Amino acid sequence: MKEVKIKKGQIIQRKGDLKSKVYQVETGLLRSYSIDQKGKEHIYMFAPENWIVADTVSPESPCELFIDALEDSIVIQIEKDITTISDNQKLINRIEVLQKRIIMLMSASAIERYEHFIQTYPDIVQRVPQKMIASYLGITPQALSTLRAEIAGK
Amino acid sequence: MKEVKIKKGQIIQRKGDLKSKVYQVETGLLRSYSIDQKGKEHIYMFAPENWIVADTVSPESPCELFIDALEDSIVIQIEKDITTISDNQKLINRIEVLQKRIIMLMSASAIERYEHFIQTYPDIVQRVPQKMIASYLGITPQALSTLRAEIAGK
DNA sequence: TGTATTTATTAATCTACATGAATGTACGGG
DNA sequence: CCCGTACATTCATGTAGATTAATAAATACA
Repeated sequence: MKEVKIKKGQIIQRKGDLKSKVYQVETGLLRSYSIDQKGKEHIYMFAPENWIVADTVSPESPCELFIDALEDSIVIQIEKDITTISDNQKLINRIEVLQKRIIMLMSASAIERYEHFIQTYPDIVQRVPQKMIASYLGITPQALSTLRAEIAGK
Repeated sequence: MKEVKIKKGQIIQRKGDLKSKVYQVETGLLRSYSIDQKGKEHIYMFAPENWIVADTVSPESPCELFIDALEDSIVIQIEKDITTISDNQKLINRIEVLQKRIIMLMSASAIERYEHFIQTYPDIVQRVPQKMIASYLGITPQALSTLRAEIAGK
């Protein structure tokens, strides 16, 4: 459990790594993402101040996600095996976010997902390039650009 | 914390209900699902024996999901506010499942998601109608039918 | 400060999957 | 045992969003 500085662009976890850790973001902005067979990135989650980033896989199995910094950041690094993840209110909050995300992915159009995103994370919209928002929403940057033009021109 | 019998088809929680509970499935099979603006159902999760079904929204806010029984079932009903949800290993397992589900929804085709589903939940495939699997995968029953024909005929 | 590289926009085409409709099949209750 | 309803399949058509490509704009950085 120690504080670590991470430079923008620096990757702190890769798919396949063992003993992945939990990171509590103090300042800055991280993201976790997967890369599919075609080499395409899919952002799983943004983690600004006070969020936690972690790859939740069973301990000792290789991790699924990459994690890197979108801004210079300071994080607290927590070992997973120690049951420091004992704050189950945080876990429940996390589950709530994921539940909402799954429902949105299954039942909402790209426009609806975008509008939900800017309402839910208004600050993040300002801080990351559009292509990353597209990646989070599960669409291409081109589709996001077009969709934004539609919203603006109505 | 008491045992409850639920008949097939019986709805035990509706969207908008307050004080939703946590259900531990003893025998049988439940599902949780959302209904979108167009009235379309989207299955969020199946819950066979030993699984937990719950709508994880912050306590006292109205819930998002419907829960009903796909088979006659026996469940243990747990009040949420009591911090009986203290088993955080279960919460972490749940997060793991959700993480995988999000990544699949974002990066895999319908065929890939179906193949992943039958590998991961081989027993559930036998126990529910296809249209429910389609709903879980985020596709229509017609699309699932076509896709199965493709897989069979190759 | 100028040049290179990433990012955003726009448009044309393509494709996975949705929608709607018709037909067949299985199931469950009287 | 029969009938009605739910479920599965197939096909024709529609559409959201992907892909490719070309250009413009913003950013980094030497």
